Amino acid sequence: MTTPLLTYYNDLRRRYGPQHWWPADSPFEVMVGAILTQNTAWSNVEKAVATLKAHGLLDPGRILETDEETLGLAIRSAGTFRIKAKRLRVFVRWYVDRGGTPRKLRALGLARLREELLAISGIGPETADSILLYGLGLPTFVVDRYTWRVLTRHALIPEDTSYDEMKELFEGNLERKASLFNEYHALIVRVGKEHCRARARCEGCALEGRLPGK
DNA sequence: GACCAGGCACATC
DNA sequence: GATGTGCATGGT
Repeated sequence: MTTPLLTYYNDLRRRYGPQHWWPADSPFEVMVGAILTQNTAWSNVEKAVATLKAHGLLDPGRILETDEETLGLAIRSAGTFRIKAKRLRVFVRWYVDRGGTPRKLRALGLARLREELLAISGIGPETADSILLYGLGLPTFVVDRYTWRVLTRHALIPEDTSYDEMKELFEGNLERKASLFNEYHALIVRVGKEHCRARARCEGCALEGRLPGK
């Protein structure tokens, strides 16, 4: 069965090709990156991750034994570094307590993991879903600023649509498959960066007329 | 020198 | 419940 959202996905996929998300060497690096990228340009996160690696700090045990000030220094380029140093340590505490490996975490199940992540201070819905989808390969859709922007610029949803409503829109109309959710969100970020940036309706955009519901 | 970036928590009304 | 504000670096 072909839904409008799937048609849109196929259009984007043909237009841009595979996005290869999440760019990282390990699931743990994805999770760290998910926290570091909050309200921050990805290029700044890359520098912070490189610094962590250079100091051997991209490791759960090492992060827990490193004080927040030192950790903050290493991730300084990612911005809001004092807050993120704290958030990193709180998250890693949980990560280790839940087994300390992606395999053991996955055994807890998507619903429970998401609930526990959201209960952690510093982890909101987008960060939680990024950790689950891109870090653990679990089928949960990641909604972000770009998702809202693309959908509203093309008048596909009202401006006051919530995170959960957008998430449900995708999950309810697509096959629940991590690989599909992975690529779709990455493509939305891609098209969101290239188009739909202006505050006005995205008229004349190459995707106009090829969107769901139009 | 503004404005934004792969958000979130907290205060205030 | 919804609206506003602090966090902070680095690129455009």
